[in-house]
Amino acid sequence: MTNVLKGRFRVARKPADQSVNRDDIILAAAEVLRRNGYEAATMKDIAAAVNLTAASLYHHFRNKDTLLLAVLEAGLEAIISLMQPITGSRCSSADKLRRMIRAHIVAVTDNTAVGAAMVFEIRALMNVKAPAKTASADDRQAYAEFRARRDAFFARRDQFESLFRQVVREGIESGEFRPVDDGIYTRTLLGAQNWVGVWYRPDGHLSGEAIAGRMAEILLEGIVKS
Amino acid sequence: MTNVLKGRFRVARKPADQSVNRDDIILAAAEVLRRNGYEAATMKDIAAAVNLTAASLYHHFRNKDTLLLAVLEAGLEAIISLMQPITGSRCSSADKLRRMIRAHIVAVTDNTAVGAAMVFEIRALMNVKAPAKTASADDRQAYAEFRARRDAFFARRDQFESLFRQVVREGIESGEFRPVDDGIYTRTLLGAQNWVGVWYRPDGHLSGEAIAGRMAEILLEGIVKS
Amino acid sequence: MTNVLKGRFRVARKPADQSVNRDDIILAAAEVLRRNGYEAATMKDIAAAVNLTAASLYHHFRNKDTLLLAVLEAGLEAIISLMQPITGSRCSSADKLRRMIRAHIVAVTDNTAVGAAMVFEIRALMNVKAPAKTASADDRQAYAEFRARRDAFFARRDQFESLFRQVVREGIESGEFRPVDDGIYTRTLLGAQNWVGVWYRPDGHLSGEAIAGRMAEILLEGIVKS
Amino acid sequence: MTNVLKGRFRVARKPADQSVNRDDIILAAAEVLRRNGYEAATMKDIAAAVNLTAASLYHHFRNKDTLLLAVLEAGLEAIISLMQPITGSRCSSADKLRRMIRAHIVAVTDNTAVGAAMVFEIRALMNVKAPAKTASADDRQAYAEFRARRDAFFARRDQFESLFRQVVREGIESGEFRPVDDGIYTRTLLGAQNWVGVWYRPDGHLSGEAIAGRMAEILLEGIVKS
DNA sequence: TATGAATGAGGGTTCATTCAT
DNA sequence: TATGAATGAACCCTCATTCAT
Repeated sequence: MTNVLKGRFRVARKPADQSVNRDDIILAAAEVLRRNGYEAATMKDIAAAVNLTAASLYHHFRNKDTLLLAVLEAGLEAIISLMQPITGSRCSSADKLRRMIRAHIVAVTDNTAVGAAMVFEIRALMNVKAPAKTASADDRQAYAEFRARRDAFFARRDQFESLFRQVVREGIESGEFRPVDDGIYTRTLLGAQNWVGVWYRPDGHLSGEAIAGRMAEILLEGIVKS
Repeated sequence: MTNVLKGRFRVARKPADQSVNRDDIILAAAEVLRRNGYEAATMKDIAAAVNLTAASLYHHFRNKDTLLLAVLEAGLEAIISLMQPITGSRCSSADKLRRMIRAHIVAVTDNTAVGAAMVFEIRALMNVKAPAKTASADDRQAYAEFRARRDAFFARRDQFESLFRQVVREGIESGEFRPVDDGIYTRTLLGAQNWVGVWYRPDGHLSGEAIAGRMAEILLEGIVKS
Repeated sequence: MTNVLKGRFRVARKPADQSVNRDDIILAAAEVLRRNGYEAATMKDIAAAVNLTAASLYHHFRNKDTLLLAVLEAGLEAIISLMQPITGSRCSSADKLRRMIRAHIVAVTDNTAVGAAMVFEIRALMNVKAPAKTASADDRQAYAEFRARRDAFFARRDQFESLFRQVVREGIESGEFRPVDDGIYTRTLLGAQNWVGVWYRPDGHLSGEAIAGRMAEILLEGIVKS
Repeated sequence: MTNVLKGRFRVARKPADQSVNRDDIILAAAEVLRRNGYEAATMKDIAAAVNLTAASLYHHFRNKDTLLLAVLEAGLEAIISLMQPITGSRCSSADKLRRMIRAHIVAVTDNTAVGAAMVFEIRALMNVKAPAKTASADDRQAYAEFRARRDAFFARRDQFESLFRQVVREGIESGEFRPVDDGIYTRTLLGAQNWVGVWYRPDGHLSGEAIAGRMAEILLEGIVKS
């Protein structure tokens, strides 16, 4: 699994004269996806973003679908890896939740491209079509692999969302939180946090950290006993 | 302005033998957009959803872009029209806000297609390409109209979001609400509410009303003084 | 500037197994244009004439308009290059004019396709509209270039016609020719010469050279003092 | 046979409030054809020129091909009718020819639309395709009629050209003209005359009459014994 | 690895034509 | 006669993908 995006998946733009690798392409693709969306983004666009031709991309990724999956996988793993130290720590549920919310939001504001992809391109990933029955055995094999990876991705995404839900449940059980509907509450969190990627502008008057702090406070207020 | 979608824009599927009109197409298009996204949705798909051929769509809408705009306009106006009786009423800020949140969420769960379009297809609308300066006078005229309508749409959307923000501000000023960052709080609301359109399933175990109630409670808790 | 068509732009059909280039396409396109006219000619037709698919043409020409322009440019340059040695020579105006007329007519009969294009497709070139949507700054740039090239083409065509008119004027001034209206006379020439491309059949009983000789004689008789 | 175009086929624009008839459409169509060419001209364009919708044209003409044929027929008959009084008169071959040339040129400058159609749209007429084998018997019947009319048109056009050729031959036989190649000379005439329709501008500094006079003089000088 | 050339598969759009009103 | 709505057939063009170099 690639690890370009670890540490809040911060982007380090490559100098143009170096040879590109998988991770460069993933980052560039995320940016193109953010601007145009998966369907409107062309392989040529993505290739141009790393000074390649479209044909060259196929040395790194089997096809466009796989590249999309790679972008999403990288993004998801990066966020999950930010969560693990928090969920594994020993502190109050409120503290855990606050840190998770902040981590998520900061990750999104740090790399809006990947954040947006995680929100907007999931549908494209779901809609990837099976190859025609007349396709080569090779293609069908590749699609089987793709599906397996995609299923794994969705499972992993559910795990990610469960991380929040677990903490919420724990807090409720321990009496630290009010007994809200944990499913609804978790989705409230995720919606608010994902949405940041839609409206956040790097040149806005609030930093990602500032936004994260304020939003975490608001969201926690909705559940923490006063 | 079309008014198909008034009253929580509930969909009434047309019998196949009746002649279709603009509004039928808009509703069908919204559904296709929800499934595939604007770029992946084809005119043929949309046409098939109202038992027409792609060519026939062009009797009702000048092109695909205009159809997208029409879908979004209809959706936005429908939601706004739900808000107006609430914002105009005389009750506490908390009551107003609660009713607005609920109305929005119920609108989204009532017509997930339009709700999703409002979230996911805004980017497609922004990315619509301009015709060349030297295109036929007719084309230029049409595009000028499109742009004007698009600008109006975005202005109207900002107005919609302001409705929430206004209530939040009023509540803070009157001391009814805690003094949170009203911009952040409003976006928290909108994110959570919009997100409902992404995860809500009509066959889930919670009705739209139930979701609306629980989520409104959570979100209000984040701001109302206890 | 391409030079396929130099020397009376004679056509040499390419063997099917060689890779095609720009010039092959231009010649094939001219032939298709002669048969069908620009509007009726399809990219598929043109592509088939060089054993390609329509899509492949787009590796060589940005679009159909540009291909048309390339055909006309090549044809015009070929004829002009035939004129230059004549206009630059030192002989009587009558001799010059006779040689120019003959050269033009022989060029037309040698390659009726290009000759016909120069007569019939000018209107299509004038009517080229900007693409309805300029997808990018790139597209607008491309169209600007097209327009510049088209303008240059028309200027060059006017130059070509002026070559005849100059000789006519010189002959009149020197007293070698009768004092006719030089504009009308020049257009009489050009009309008669261009028209050859319309009625000439390679399998007719007169060769291009024979036609050229007779027509030149007739036309000169209309102006040379006896 | 329609006779709208008699007398140099001069156009009389219809006031917009009167009901249109076949002849109005023919004239309007000629104008649209001149601007765009047959393939690029749409039935809608033509209809709009007479304040109709495309569908309405089909009450007057079976299809686009037939309309084209009607335009050309009308134009041809109008010119031929101008020639007959001349060819039937008793005067010298030179006088006859001069009057014919002038009549033709003035006809062209009087109605450039029809003149241009006669030059540029003949190819379109030739290329009209037979209906598919699967077409209705009705369609096949209509096509048979079309073909018969088209053949008659071409025969008639050849007759028209023969009118000139006859006079040329008579003049040569009588010794009034020099013994030039009558085929080449006739085509020289026709080319020069037809070409007028291409370059003539109603707002130019020479009237049609003036052009006709000068060009006739030049062309006659090429054949009349001095 | 990288790419230029080639292509099959569409997609948006136009258009001639039909038909019910 | 006139027309709005509908449609099949094409057409231009794009694009993901392949392959020889």
